[in-house]
Amino acid sequence: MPELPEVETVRRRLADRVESRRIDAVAVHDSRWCAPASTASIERAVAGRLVESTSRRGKYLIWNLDGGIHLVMHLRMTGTLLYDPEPAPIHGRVEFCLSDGHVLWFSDPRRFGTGAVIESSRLDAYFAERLGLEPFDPAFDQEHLFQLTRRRNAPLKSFLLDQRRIAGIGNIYADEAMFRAGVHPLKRPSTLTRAQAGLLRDGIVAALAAGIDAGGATIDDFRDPDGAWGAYQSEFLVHRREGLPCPDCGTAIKREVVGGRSTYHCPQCQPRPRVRRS
DNA sequence: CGACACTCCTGATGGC
DNA sequence: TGCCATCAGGAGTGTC
Repeated sequence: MPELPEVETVRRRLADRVESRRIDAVAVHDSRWCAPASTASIERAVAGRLVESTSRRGKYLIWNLDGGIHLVMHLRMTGTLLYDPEPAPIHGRVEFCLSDGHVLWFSDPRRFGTGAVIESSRLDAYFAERLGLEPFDPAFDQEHLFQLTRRRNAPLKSFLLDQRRIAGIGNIYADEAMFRAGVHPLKRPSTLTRAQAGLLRDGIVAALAAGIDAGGATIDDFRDPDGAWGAYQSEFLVHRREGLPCPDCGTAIKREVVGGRSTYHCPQCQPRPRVRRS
């Protein structure tokens, strides 16, 4: 499942291959991809544009096109961007023909992935209503996270997955960050001390940075634009490691469902909160 | 506003 | 071997 490190990996591996190219043609083969906008309106808006640069915000991948418009894509669960795939992908949803003759496919078996054309004047507002601070923003510090957690009483795991508070964390990196910080997924955010908020901030940044360094994590679907797997799944400390020894203390990692999401933690290193007020 | 249930979707998985 | 029910989960929407 692409999270911030996976989306950043896609962006980096694609940047040199799409920047300064023109999108000669685009064909949206699945109307869900851009709904409620029509496929025709997307094709009309994007075709003929130059990709001036690429960027990322949270888990959104952005192509900044000439004429002041932005193609904002989200891979969701199973989306991939594939460069010159052979043969054409079974689940190809969108096809981009670049001016240098190469072809890029947005492939997505589960069809959760999306794309939208946003004008420059609306871009900041588009993200502002969906996303909190970038974890690598210098402003994302101990105090910022501490303040975010005040009066938040849903499980910490759910808090970390809320993109409007912090952008880019998904199921994998939430578990990894909480382990690094030594805090339990069921802990109420409002009960974090300033020191714990600092540890959690550091854990988030370290886990995401390690994920980017490894080229992302492949659990079942994630591929980079060349179809290659990420490597970070082999470096998970707790995620998807039920029953395996904690890397710090050897205690068996536990899995439980929190907020409807599979959640992994070390029962020794991440002490369970005393009581959960209802 | 916060918290949470529900929805989308389909390949993979497990039971019989 | 085959069929069917269940599961996974990011983000948007709706409800209380």
